[in-house]
Amino acid sequence: MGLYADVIIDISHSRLDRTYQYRIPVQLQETLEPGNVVEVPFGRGDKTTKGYVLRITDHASCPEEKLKSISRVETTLAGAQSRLTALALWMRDYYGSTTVQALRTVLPFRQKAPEKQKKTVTLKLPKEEAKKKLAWYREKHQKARARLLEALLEEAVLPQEIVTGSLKITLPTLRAMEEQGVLACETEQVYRTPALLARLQRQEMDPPSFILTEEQQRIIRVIREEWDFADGKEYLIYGITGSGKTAVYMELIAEALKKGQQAILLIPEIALTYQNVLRFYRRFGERISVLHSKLSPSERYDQFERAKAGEVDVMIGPRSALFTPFSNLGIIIIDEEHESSYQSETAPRYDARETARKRIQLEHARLVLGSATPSLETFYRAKTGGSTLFTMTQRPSGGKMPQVFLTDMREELREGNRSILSRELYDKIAERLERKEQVILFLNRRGYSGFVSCRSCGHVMKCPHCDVSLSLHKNGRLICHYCGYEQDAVTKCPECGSPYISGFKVGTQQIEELIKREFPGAGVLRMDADTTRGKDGHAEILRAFGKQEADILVGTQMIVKGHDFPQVTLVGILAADLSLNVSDFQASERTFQLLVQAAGRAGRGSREGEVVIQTYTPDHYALLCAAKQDYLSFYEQEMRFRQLSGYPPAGAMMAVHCSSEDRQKLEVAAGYLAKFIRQAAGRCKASVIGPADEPVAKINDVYRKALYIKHADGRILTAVKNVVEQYIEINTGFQDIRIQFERK
DNA sequence: ATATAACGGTGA
DNA sequence: CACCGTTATATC
Repeated sequence: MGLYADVIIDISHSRLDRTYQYRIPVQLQETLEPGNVVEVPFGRGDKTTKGYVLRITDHASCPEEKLKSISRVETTLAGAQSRLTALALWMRDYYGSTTVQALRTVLPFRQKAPEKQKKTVTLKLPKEEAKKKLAWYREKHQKARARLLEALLEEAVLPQEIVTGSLKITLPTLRAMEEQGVLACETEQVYRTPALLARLQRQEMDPPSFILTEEQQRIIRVIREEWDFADGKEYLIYGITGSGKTAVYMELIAEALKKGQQAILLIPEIALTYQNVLRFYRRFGERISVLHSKLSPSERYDQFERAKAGEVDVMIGPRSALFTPFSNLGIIIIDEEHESSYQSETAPRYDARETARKRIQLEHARLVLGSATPSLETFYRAKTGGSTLFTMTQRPSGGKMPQVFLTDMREELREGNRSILSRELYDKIAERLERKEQVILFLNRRGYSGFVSCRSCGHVMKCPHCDVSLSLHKNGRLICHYCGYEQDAVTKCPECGSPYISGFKVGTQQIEELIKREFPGAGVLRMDADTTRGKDGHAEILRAFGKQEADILVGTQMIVKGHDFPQVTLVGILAADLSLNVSDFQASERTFQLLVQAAGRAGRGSREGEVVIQTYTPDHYALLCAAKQDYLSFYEQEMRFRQLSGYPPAGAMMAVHCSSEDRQKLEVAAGYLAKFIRQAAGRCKASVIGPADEPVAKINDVYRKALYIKHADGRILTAVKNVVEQYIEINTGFQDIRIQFERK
C-alpha cells in the first residue's frame, strides 16, 4: 500500500517532463495504480492540473512538508493501465518523445465538454480615455503598453496568443495594465461540437458455416497448439489476395474468446467499411466494438471504457485500437500489415507493428501479421526466425489471377504515339466499352516529388550518393532529399542525348479530359483529392461507380484499396514509374505493393481480368515481379539493394525531422545538429546523411528539414538519439525548433 | 505552462 | 529613485 505517487504533469513542455511526488489520500490508497489520470494542485497558485500516475512508492523522495495531495482520480479505467503505462514509457525511449506525449497516445482520458478555454484581452476604457492613456504611455516611453493599447484601439478584443505572441507583451505588463483598469484578461469557454456517433446497424446473428481450406486449417492448428506454452510469439500470414485471410482471423479471434481472452484486430483506416465490419458483427455480434478516426476523443474513450468493463472482447480499428485496455489480451492481429497508415505521423512516431510486438510481450499474448505483399521488414523477420511464416497460395473461390501486360512507353514514343495512353490500353478500353464492362484507370502519383526522366530511354536523374531520384525544384535545380546534393537541371538526356527529358506533368484531370475526348460516349468518374473534398465525396463516387453509373473510373491511389467492383475487367496503370522514382529508399517496395493491389482490382467477378501497366522502365524488377505477381523474387532482389546500401531491414535508419517558421534559424540549427550528430555518431561508426529539405520543404509556412542516421544496429541509433535529445534540451538555440525522431 | 522573484534600464 | 519590462527560476 503505497503512500506516495510519482505523477507526471500533463503539460507538453520538456522542462516539465519529469515526475512530481504527491501524497495519496487514504481513500485512494487501495485503488490508485500506475496509469491513472489524476487531478493535482500544481505550481505556486496550486492550479488544478491533470497528471498521470507513473509509480507508487512507500517513501518520500523530497521533504515531507513540500508534498501536496492528489485531489481526485479522473478515470475509472484501471487494471490494464499499468501495462499500458509501461508500453508508453517504452515508446518514449524507443521513438523519442516526452513522457506526456507517449502517455497521451496510449491512455486516453475523458474530456470535459468545455475542455477548450480561449483567453482574450479586452479593452475596458472608452475610446477617448484610451487615446489619452495612449498619449500618456508614449510620453512616458512605456513602449510595450503603448503598443498593446494601440492594437486594442483598433480591435477591442484580442486573443491572448496574439498579445503575447506577435505583439510581444509579457505577462507582468498585462497584469499592470489590468490593475490600472485599462483592460481585462478574460477566459471564454469554447464548446466542443458533439460529433455524430456513427452507429453500426444491429444485424441478426448469422454464424456463417465456413468450409476452411487445408491451408487455412493448418495455420489455425499450429497457432492453437502453441497457444498455451508459447506466448509472445509472432506469426506472418503471407497470402495472395482472395486467399481467405479474414476467415483465419475470425477463427483465431474465436479461439481467444474461447479461452476467456480478448482480441484486437487492426485494419487500415481505408478498409474500415461497413461491409468489412459487418462480417465480424455477423460472427461475434455484440462482443465487438469498432474504432475509426472520426470518433472524438471522448467517444473513443467510451469504447475503451466498454472494453475495460468487459462489455466487449474484440476491438477492430486503425492503429490507435492497439491501445485498447483489455484485462486479458490474447491476440493482436494486424491485417494488410504493409500499409503505411500503421506508422504514426505525430510524436511519438510509433510503428503499430513494432509497438504491437512490444505489447504482446508485456501481455503474454500473440501477434499475427497478414498481407499479400508483406513489408520487407516483416518478411525479413520471418526469414530470419523472428516469426513463423505461413504461406497461402490458393483462392477458396477458385478465382483466377488477372493477366498482366507491361507496355513500354519508350517504344510508343519511338513509333510516333505521344499520347498518355498506349495503343494497347486504348484498344482494350474500346473493347470493354463495347462489351459494357467497366475500366479503372489508375494514375500512380504516390509520394510524387517531381523527378525528371527521359521519355526516350527511360533514364531517371538520380543522386550520385543516395541512389534515390532527384527532385526538380521551382528554381530549376535538381535536389536530393536525403543528403541535399544539388545540380543544374538538364536539357538533354545524359544517357541517350534525347531532348525529351522533363518532369512528369500529367494529373487525373488531364486524363479525364483525354478520355472524354477519345471516347465521347463513355461515362467517366474522377476520384482524387479535388473531387472527394466534400463530406462523403469519396463514398459517393465509389457508390456511383459500383452501380455502374459510369464506365470508367480515373483516380489516384485511393481507388485501389479494398473496393470490389465485379464488373471491372480492365485496370490501366498509367505511369507506374511515378512512385518508383520517389526520392525514398522504399520507392520500389511501395510501387510493387501498389501494382499488385491495383492488379487485384481486375477480374473480381466471374470474368477474367486484364491489367495494363504503362512504364518507361519495363526492365525494373519491381514492375517485372508485379506483372508476374511474384512476391518472393521481388523480395530477394529488393533485399539485395537494401543490403548493398545499408537501408532497413539490412540496417537500421532513423530520421531526425526539424521544423520551424524561421527559415534561417532552422538552417542554422539543422547545421549545428548535423555537426553534433556527426560527432556523436562518428564514435560508434554510424553514418549521418543531410541535412536536406524534406520532400515538401514548407507546409503551412513551417519550413522542414531532415537528417538521416544509419547503422547496422538499431540500438546504436537509440543511444545516438538519447544523446541528441540531451543536447537539444540544454542548448537554447533549439528553443524555437521542433525536432522529432522517426525510425524507418 | 505559468506565476513570481530578481535584475537591469530609463526618465524625472 | 520609482517604476517599467525583460529574464531567470521553480513547480512535489
